[in-house]
Amino acid sequence: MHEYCIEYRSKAIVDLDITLDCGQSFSWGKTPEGHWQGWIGHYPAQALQVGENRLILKTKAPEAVAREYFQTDESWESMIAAFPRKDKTLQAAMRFAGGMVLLRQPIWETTVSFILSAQKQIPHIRALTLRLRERFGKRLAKDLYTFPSASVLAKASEEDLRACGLGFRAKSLSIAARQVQSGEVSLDRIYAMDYEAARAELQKLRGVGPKIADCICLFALGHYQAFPMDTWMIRMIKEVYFPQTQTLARDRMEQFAAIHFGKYGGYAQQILFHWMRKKWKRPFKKKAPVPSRRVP
DNA sequence: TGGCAGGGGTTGA
DNA sequence: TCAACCCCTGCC
Repeated sequence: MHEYCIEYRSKAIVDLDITLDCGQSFSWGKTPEGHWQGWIGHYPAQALQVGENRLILKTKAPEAVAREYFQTDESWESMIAAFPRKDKTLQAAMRFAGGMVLLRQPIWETTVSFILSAQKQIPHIRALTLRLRERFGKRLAKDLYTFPSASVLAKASEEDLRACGLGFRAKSLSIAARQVQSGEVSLDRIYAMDYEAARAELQKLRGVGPKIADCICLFALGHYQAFPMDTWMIRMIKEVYFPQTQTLARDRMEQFAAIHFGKYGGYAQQILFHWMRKKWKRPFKKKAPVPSRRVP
């Protein structure tokens, strides 16, 4: 296990807590001692922030791998400079979560995690990925299991996956794993694609629609223009940017986000998302009660 | 304490 | 466009 320090080149103030807790990754948790424990690819790691923009890592991951994962050489300041200047909502979010950076995570782990994220909250997604590791990963040490590969998950039965508490997501994950394992969808090839092509290719996977494809583009491939249009963003765009508009089509919102937030819109999206989750606990008008869909 | 609503979405009709 | 999918959490 090595211990070394890495420093962000183009960001004066980084916030590791926000970076690892904002919902882009589900493989990190904070220990009672206050350091982060998680994974840099298939290397277990501990991370602790020191000063304003340095991290101390304890891990077997080579330094170059860790720098790539934490994106220490990315031009964060110039991305922020390209954000819309007059957007007061984004400015408020920046004051709260501007220390966030985006990680560059392994594509398969990211794909699986976000297939599991449908209709789930962050702590629950964490619990599900942990169960997948424990059930299908390789045991490195006590309580340390690698993330299971596509070929391992492709061999698992849907029932086995369901037993991990995946619910209806088990079928999606089972099919998606087989699509990757068989080469029907090649994740390696997606690395070489531009944003539009990668987004389209990812949506060939079962359980991956436009939102999850954008998450994978943003958190695994570094396509910063990918703007995951989740329910929080839909509500925010309607309330903040189109308060007078009664009905707003999804296409129109995507168009607006692409133009307004620009080529680093995905970075802005994640900052807005985290700010909304933490600060706008009940920000929206309560929906009118709807009759339960459950059959008695 | 128990019941119910709702959750970072996708699919298929 | 909308119901269905599974299960957990938070609220009343």
